[in-house]
Amino acid sequence: MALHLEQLNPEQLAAVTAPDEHLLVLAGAGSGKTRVLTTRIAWLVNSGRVSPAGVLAVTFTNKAAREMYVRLAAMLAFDPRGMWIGTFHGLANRMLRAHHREAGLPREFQILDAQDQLAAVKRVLRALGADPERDSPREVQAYINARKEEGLRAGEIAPADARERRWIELYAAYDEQCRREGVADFAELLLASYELLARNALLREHYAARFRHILVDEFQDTNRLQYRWLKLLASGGAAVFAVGDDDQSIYRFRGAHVGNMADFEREFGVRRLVRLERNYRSHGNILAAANALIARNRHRLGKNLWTEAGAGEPLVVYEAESDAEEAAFVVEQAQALARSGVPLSAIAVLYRSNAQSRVIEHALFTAGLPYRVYGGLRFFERAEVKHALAYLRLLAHPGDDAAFLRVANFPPRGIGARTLEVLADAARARGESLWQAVEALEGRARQALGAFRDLVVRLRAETAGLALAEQVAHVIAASGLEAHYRAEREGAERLENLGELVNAAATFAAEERASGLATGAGDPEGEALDPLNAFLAHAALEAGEHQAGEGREALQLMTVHAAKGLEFDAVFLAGLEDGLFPHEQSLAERDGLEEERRLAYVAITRARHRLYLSYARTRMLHGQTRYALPSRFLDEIPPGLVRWLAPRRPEPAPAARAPQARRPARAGAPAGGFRVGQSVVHPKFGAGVIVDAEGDGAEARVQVNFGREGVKWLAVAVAKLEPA
DNA sequence: GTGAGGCCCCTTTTT
DNA sequence: GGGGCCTCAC
Repeated sequence: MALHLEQLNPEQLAAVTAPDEHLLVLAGAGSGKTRVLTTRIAWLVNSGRVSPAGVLAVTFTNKAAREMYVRLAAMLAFDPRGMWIGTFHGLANRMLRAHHREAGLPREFQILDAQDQLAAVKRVLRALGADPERDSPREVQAYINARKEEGLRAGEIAPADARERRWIELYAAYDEQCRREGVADFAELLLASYELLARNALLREHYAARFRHILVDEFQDTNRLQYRWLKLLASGGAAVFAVGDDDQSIYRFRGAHVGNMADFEREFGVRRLVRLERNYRSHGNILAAANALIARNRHRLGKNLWTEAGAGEPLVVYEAESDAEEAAFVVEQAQALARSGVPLSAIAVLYRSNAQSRVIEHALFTAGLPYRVYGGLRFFERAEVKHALAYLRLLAHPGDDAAFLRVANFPPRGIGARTLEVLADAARARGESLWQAVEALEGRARQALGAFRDLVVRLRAETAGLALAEQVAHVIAASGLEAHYRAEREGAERLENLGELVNAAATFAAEERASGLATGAGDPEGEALDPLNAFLAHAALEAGEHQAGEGREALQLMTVHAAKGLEFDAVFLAGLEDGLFPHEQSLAERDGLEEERRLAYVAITRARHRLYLSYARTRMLHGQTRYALPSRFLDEIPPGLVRWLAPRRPEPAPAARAPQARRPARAGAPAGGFRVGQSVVHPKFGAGVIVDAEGDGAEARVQVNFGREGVKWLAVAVAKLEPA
């Protein structure tokens, strides 16, 4: 089959045909990383260096895994099914299903997504009588996940203070609850899989002997546990091929540990390092801007992208008066691009935080320009879908308390919070699941809960033997969900989503018949999972996959985080204001600014031909008008690469723009000659913008945002402030 | 037990 | 400004 090695550049070729030893590939943005990864696998297999079963390739997203699979299928003479290709979580899940007994899990253990996990944490807090004011469920959830991602169980942590002592207790109780209910959260998949390998020498040796080549994508995003997991799997002498870009490490807040790259070099004794620095994506000006920006970061492995493409257009910078005007600018320019023949789907609007999309969406909607927002609530996370899944989970495993609680009273059937509390107490006292504990109750509670249980039993009987999609459809109808949403005034969309869930089940079943991947049918290890349980696992692991309107011709809106790995002909990067991007909360963190800069680097390198950078002098944030300075990152881009679209305009007349301060100085009475919104210069703090004012005459004080110098209150009579 | 209004928070979030 | 969550009144 065609690998087209002759089309690779020398560095790519060196990586693809490297000998069987550990290798670190520093792959810059747009340097053909995925191609190298897949060609490497195909080359290894085709040249007989490894059998398909000896390959383990791991990514972070299902999308990346699927793309690798598809590309491999095109390069290989056979179906790549026998290889272990997937996400960390997907592969950990696969291993746990195959060895569930050794891992101490039921074969049909359910996977908790972040929402389910939060609900589970809340139940633990309640059961232990913890005060959610003092220990917020979200914080406890984050704490548990962070510890799991460090590979630590509750018993292995030394508390730093009283608060952590409480959290460790909650962690232990949470894990206990999960084990009792037969469920596993995302981090648990990895940790349990890691522990399985660490403790079970036989299994470890089996897998370590099996995998001869381990390939890891986006290595800079691995956390400590994932690193250790890989290390165990490689303990049998496998060659680890790690591809990453330290400059694109933007998930530290989720536990990603860039240090893994350096650790890998050291601990694995890596002798070869390949740098992919030739960029095939962007025009020269865009790359030069990206290079100049990222060069300001101190902790780098070092890399400079270059291209043979021309310089292209200069970057366009636009200063908008307000967020609304910035949105209007984006719409206008996007329309112009569309007229000149750029497909809408090749244009992206990127922003730092999700809240920024609203004003842009509003402008796009008004202009009648089709757009699509990525992120937000994903298909399998929608309430109605989760309700339907909860019924299905109860069919598969009645001991699933989380599912029980979610739908016992949905649609409403007279089982209130009080009743469920009584049931929970009974279950705890008897050491049983909620389902079992119904027996222990009496009177009205017993009757209502009994009726619910009968419903589930009936559903199970009625769906036995049906095809997966029919099972799903029947449960939606007979559970009362359908009737409930039909009666609801705004239930139409929810009904549509439930219909879509049936489609998703049908699609899943069809793909599963073809590949046998999710049920493990194609795998010699372990027993196969039934279609319903496989579908439930799929729903948890690939929550975002099922998005409506995927390939539609529409402008693409997303956060910079969500854009990683993607590319567009034209990119708008909106909201380049100090405090927003870089985000003010990042500045307090150690090396927070560097991570923000990497984020900006990721944003810039998404663009192929055109890049528009914009910021707004005023922005509605949390219901208040905020005044901001341009992002410091704009200053870090060499001026020669940039064209200011509407040159920084002179101060508009005050009347034209009467900005609303939180506590406006008395109307028409500027504080000591200064106005809110005005640009000023201070001899020590430099340029700033007045964001608030109070008093007048000799008492007048103004609050000035000096960007990186901070926000300060100054007495006008004393401070040497001058209009900019 | 259920639904409506008030209160609080508010970066990013591949799985 | 707005969504999720909780409390309070029926």
